[in-house]
Amino acid sequence: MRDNGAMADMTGPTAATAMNERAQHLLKVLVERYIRDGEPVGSRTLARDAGMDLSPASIRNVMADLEEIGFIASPHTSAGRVPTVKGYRFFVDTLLTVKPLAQQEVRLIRQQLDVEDADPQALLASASSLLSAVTHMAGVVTLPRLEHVAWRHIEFLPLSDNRVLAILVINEGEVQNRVLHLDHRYEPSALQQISNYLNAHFAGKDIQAVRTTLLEELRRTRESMNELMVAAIHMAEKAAGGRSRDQGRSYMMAGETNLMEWAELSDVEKLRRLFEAFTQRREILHLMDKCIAAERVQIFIGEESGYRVLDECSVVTAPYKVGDAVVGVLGVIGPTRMAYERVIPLVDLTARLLGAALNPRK
Amino acid sequence: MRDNGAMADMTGPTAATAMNERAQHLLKVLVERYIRDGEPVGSRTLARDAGMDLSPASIRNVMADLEEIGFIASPHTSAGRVPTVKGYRFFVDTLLTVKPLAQQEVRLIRQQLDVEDADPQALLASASSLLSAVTHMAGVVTLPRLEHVAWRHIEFLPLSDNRVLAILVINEGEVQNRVLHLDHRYEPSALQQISNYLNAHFAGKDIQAVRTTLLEELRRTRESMNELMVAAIHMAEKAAGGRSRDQGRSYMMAGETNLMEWAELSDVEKLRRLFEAFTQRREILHLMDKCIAAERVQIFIGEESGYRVLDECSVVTAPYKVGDAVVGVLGVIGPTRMAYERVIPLVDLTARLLGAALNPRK
DNA sequence: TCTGGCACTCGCTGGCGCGGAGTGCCACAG
DNA sequence: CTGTGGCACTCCGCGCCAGCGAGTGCCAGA
Repeated sequence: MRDNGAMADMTGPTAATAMNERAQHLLKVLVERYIRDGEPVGSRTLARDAGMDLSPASIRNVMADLEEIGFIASPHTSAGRVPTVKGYRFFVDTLLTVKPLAQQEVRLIRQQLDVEDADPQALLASASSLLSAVTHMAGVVTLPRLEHVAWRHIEFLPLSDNRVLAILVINEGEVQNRVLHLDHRYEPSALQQISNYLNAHFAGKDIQAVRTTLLEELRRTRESMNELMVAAIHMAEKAAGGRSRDQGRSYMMAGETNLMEWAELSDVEKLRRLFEAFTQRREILHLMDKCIAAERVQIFIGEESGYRVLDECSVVTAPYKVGDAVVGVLGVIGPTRMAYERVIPLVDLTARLLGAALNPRK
Repeated sequence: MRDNGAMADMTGPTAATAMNERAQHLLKVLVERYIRDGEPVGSRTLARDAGMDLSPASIRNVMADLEEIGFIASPHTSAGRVPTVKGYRFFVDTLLTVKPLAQQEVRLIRQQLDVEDADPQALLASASSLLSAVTHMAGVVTLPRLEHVAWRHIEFLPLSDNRVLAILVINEGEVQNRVLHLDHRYEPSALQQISNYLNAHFAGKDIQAVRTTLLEELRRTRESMNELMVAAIHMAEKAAGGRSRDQGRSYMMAGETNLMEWAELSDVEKLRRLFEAFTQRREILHLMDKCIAAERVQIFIGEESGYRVLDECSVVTAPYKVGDAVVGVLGVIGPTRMAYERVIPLVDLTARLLGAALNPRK
């Protein structure tokens, strides 16, 4: 039916002309079928599955159109059709019927994330392993970013010899600590004095401000007690640098090994590059960071992500909020042939429940 | 020359009868060659490499003996020979000539581990990635175990609402912290009072003892201030459970992806099981724990480890000491075909330097 | 005791033919 | 004009076979 018909349009089918009701339905069935079995879908199979009482020959005509506009492709001449990235995209954007999650899954997720009093680390770990367990793919959760990094409290604890343990509390109960090796021994009272001074002056202040003030102070008073101040500055720097700007943020991942069980990723060299990227973190992190601006679920199919290692993968993400502020992103990484209609609601729900669980006000 | 010779011994060659000077040398050359190239070694190649002016035919006789006593095997009839586990074992135990490390490598390792003032976590991470980088295999370092888990200091810091941050210091500068949600608001002075009390009574005590004393105390006084005490007990439990008994110890691993580049591990299913074991941790940890009793370098070749997933791998470990006490184990995991003569001194040196770097007395 | 020679085994490669799945196109019917 | 049955064609995967190369075991002779 290509262009031997009476149609005046000589340019061949375009998405607009070709994607009538029937073509859409067939594309949908084809994608669903391929996602289920992982094998190229032929016209006979499709005719049976589509349930619209058409012969394989008719189906073939439609398939030829779908191929021409780039929604499906055949690995070789006699091998049925497979969705392309464009095809998946159309499927996800306009054909997808999102299935609600199974009761049992919802219960499982609630149970794991609705924990009273859980510590954030454990929650993030739970979330990522949940995502991986339910989808049989890899789950990933970025560490939440903190908007305001505020100085709260510092404490010096004498250890043996000239060593002192410095404990710096920032924000709502985050703790940094470090053992300092000092030039000489300080009396406990001296340590107390210094921490009193620091706490009195800086409690509640932004940690960057604290840092500059301390440097200023140091320049002015010289010599006196500077060692501990220097240490305080270092810790402040570490705390600020490590947390506030997106520098050095990281993520937790679970279920990477699941990916080895998907036939389409069974090439060792590709797997190596993928896992390399997982441990390198940089690229994955960049991708996740892009999603922090999004409102809801976001999907990258194959090359859409822009990272070569993910060319054969899809990534489904959702930002999670504490209160009203988006603080992190979680998601699932798997082969492009993934059950989007199940993954999307899962990622969505997990993000919402994780956000709720992280909310400190209870 | 099997048993058609003039030898009266009808039982065929045994390790004792067959392993004369020549056979040993040939085995050595064969193993070295196979480790280098990864391909079965034939009699012609071996004759050339051995440098002992023997014809391939003679070599073949010796090889037949070596095969009969189980030191080498052929993958199939016409494919040269490959060392068996037994062969590697003999090679490692009695034939190995350990090469000293290259100057450059030693310098690299020193540079990474001889850091003033580094924090232990970072040192362990350095050590494992060093091991993996130098060997192109996976490096692993167990977290050091602490002999005495002693209560040092507790501090309660009021946060907003009814929340209190509890900070517990154990040993030499290790910090545990937790946010507590309490029934009602405590005055800072009350918090101070409680921490004073706890610190005065328990500083320096073993944390298990603290726990039982606290439980006792709690039963006696009832009701009064029990909330914070309960929290203190919980933290003590967590600190003790997590550290003292080998329960829950863990390890750091680096360079797992290197293993994907070895041809002998290029089966995806095997890789999956291996990586599964790495994330599961249990089996690897058991194996490492066995080595804590050893004095120096220990080697498990193939099935020797006793864990099925490691059947095609060798593990080279060494315990590391802080002061005189062994506190952990580090090592390298790779294919049985690894360059033992380089790995062994590397693991040995790394263990010694890591121990030195972790030593708190400087 | 060593060695050259020889027959043999076995995996690997490439060519060939076949069957099956699936396609594109065409002519014909409603 | 649309849908359908038919048909030739393409291409993959498989089994088969032959040729080769590498390596072996064994034997007879120095």
